[in-house]
Amino acid sequence: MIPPRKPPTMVDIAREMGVSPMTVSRAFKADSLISKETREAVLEMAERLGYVFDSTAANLRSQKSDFVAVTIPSINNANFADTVGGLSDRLAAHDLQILLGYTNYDMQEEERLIEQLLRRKPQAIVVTGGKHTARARRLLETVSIPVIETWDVPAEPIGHYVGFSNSDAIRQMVDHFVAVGYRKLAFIGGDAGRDTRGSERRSGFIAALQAHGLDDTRLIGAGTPPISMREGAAAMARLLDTYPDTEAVICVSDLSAFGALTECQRLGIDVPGRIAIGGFGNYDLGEICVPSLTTINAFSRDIGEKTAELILDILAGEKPVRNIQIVPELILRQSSR
Amino acid sequence: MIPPRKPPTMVDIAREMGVSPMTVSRAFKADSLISKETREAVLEMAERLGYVFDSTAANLRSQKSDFVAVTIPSINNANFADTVGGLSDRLAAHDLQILLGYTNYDMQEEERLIEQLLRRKPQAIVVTGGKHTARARRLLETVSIPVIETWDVPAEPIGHYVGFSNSDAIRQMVDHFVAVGYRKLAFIGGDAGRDTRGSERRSGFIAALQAHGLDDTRLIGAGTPPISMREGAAAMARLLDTYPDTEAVICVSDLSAFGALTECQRLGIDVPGRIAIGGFGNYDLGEICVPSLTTINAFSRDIGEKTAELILDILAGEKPVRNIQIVPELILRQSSR
DNA sequence: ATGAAAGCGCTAACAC
DNA sequence: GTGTTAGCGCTTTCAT
Repeated sequence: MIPPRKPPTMVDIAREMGVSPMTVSRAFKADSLISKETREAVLEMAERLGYVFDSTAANLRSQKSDFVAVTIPSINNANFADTVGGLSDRLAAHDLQILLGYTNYDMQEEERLIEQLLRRKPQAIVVTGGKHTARARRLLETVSIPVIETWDVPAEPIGHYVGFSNSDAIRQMVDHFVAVGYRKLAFIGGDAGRDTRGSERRSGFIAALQAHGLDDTRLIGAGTPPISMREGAAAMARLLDTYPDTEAVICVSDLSAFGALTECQRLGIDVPGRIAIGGFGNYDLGEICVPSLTTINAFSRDIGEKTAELILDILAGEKPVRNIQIVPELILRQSSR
Repeated sequence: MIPPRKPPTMVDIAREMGVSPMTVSRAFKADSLISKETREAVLEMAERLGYVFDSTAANLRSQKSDFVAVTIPSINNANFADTVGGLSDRLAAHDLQILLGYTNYDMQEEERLIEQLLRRKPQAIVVTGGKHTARARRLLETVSIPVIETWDVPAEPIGHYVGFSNSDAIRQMVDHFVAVGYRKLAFIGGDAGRDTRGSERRSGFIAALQAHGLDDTRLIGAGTPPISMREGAAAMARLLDTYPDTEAVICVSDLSAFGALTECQRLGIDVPGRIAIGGFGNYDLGEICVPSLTTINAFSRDIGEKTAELILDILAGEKPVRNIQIVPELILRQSSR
């Protein structure tokens, strides 16, 4: 039985090869002054000794990490996953690693998470949404790295933002529904204050209906986020019960919209014949289901990619655009006129 | 304009308060010998100076991080997201932070990622699946931290595993389908070698059919992973074209199964009347769609939670069970007898 | 309950 | 192209 040995360090490699630790260090850094042969010999020896580079030590000494911190409400949501995917792919090319945390749609949890993530001294921090606890806001304002809020147009941006107005997006759909003749419109979801994007969609719905002088009281709650398909189905059942003459319903997301659709299928209610359904987020699901779902494309992946590019620009010392406004797109499909 | 200042360190707090840096350090550590008043005073001063604890320095000095490294094939997959969620929730309670990377179903990428993650000196590393490149395997064998392979029962486990046999799981479904009278069975997906779990499901399907002495040639490819709903739909179209008398089809996941179902809906083909469909993974989608999907529950979240507990046991110095075998469960729903 | 000294593994800064 | 020196911010260890 071999006794457990201390893992090798750069000093061990240097001693073994009769060079200085500095030379070993240079061999591991991409664009440093070192001869090709020396570098290859060092890397070979490193592999032979089972050496693993220590990022912790490197980060401490150079006083910069290769982390970008990111918080999202939920890991299990295709929209946010797309944003993280876009971010991650673009940043990986520059050897930046995502440090991901999820808030479970809870601002207290977000505060805790932001504090924890900042302890790693990330190069930048990306948060979802433009509403935070007072302390979280203070932490983000104080920190000396780029702060990017996403998926929203914050009332008072902390640093940069890459997002869109959730209420404007919903208005697009309401305007279309009214234009094609629907008059009795309902909204499912957005009742829990925790999900600020959901709440904004709901209030955008109300404002849009008021602008058209239509009834804005057909609001069905769906419970605490994340709103599942099942909760969408339950909400649809309640809607049909409470306001049976509703002509079109807009749901807080495609997931709840699909749940609502399945409820209609179970009850034998024709969509869009008897009631039209609109969703939000352009999930894969809504494109393939039968009937397919009218929805709003918020370009989740673009949000991530553009955020990454903004970060890279800032880190490269370029004077970037301060904010990036995404323009959501209404996609008409079979679930509505 | 205030010139950019260096962020405060523990030394700054100590100087400001007339105590030693060690006292400040103790104030930030949970169970250390320090009076309640001193701790509170220190924390208050820290908040006042805008101090942020430096985990990098702490990790370097104490030679242990609070990271657990995790690789999954894709961030945008509800099953893996559930596993990560289970892991993360259990580990967060012990102040361990997940360091997540995704491989995009590519073993080369997995190798690159494992190397990068190990540089952070995590406390443990969790990988998805039991097949790796030779070098990745060597890295994992050499490293002196717990290694846990998940979602599989590896032929030669590196360290521990928390998983199930994908082929056994599929056999359960085949056996049931044969028992209720289906004789002409097909399989969609699992053709790309990249997704080893998919391949195992496919070969498990073939083996099970051979055991029953039935035709095992009805195999429809679905392209490179991740297999989308859309690819499931396209595969179903090809299946109906190539083997129109097929009585039941098993899909590599619920997502492709749902795609296949929608294709039948578009073509006016009765499910399960004319053809039965089975999926894999017990996604929310399959429970709520109409007809709901017969599937296999692999307990994704349990895999994460049990992996977390295994890690915590090992780190606590307990002699844990080496491996945890998950027993997948066949769930019968409306899409089949 | 608090303090002093040393050093984790690496790299910035400077020398040659 | 390579070497020397010092130190990043914290915590281990030992002392009081």
